Amino acid sequence: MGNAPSPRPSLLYAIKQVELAVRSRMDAVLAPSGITPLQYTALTVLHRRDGLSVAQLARNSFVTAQTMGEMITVLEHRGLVSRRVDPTSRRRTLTSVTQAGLDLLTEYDTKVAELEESMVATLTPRQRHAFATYLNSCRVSLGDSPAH
Amino acid sequence: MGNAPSPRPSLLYAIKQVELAVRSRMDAVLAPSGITPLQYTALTVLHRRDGLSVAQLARNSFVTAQTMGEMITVLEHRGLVSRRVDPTSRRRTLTSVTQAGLDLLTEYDTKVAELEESMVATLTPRQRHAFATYLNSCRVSLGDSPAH
DNA sequence: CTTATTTCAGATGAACTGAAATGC
DNA sequence: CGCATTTCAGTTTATCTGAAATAA
Repeated sequence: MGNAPSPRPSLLYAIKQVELAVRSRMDAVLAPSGITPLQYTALTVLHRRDGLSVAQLARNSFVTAQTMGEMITVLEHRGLVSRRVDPTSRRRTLTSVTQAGLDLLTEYDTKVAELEESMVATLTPRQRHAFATYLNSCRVSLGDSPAH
Repeated sequence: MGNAPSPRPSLLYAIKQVELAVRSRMDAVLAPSGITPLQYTALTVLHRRDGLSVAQLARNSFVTAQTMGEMITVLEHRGLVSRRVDPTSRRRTLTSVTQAGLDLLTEYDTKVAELEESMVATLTPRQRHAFATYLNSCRVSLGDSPAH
């Protein structure tokens, strides 16, 4: 100790910077749809894993169940998701993407894919694959599955 | 059209998930210091690039000058940064990390480095280097130009 | 009884927009 | 005059904590 902090163009900082830039671009891409990047993400998660409960979605996104509940209510009022009682546990409500929600995802999927493409434009397919692998191993190492 | 959106374990989503996990861990690491991850980042940026103005810092972090101004005021009141008038342009004020701020950075640098280490624990040195390179090329391709 | 899920209510903080003052 | 920077003021929005109801 006594050492000055290391110069930090650190990986943590780099990740934050990329995420900030991505969010900024996503805001612009999604602006015409009237939903936020966070809501869009919730929709895509529901599309991949149909029938999640609000509590499960909340844990996936590092927010409280109350916060996610509000977000889902907004999406429900816009007709993008629907909810039904879980037959196996009548306390929880299962959420699904509606046809309108699917239409929205279909409409914006291309634009979001283009954004992703522009982000990794200078990387080869092999590098892109390695990049995805690294990101995933970071997620796992950081102890995925938040809040239990 | 008519196509359902592609299944999206996308790079954009992976980046967001890693960033969420990092922020959650950073909150825990920095809690005893009383400063937020965002404030800590501002400190590290100032340490690397001494004498930036509030407006420059704001552009670096994708926030408005007003927002960054408030954050710097908080850090100043805690004695972690100091400000002085730019001799070449008496309108702007240059910000520097104080000795107390440097002490704080020194104290937490180790803990933050350990967090980063745990994140990439499963990657080889070569892979870590490639990872950093990919992140940087993403940042460049997304066309941010943090702080001039 | 304990735990999980959902929801209502209120509090808080972090960001924004608008506007003004200052300097180049 | 136009533009950048800083700061004051007010507002909005997203999140939280706390508490209650319901169900397993």
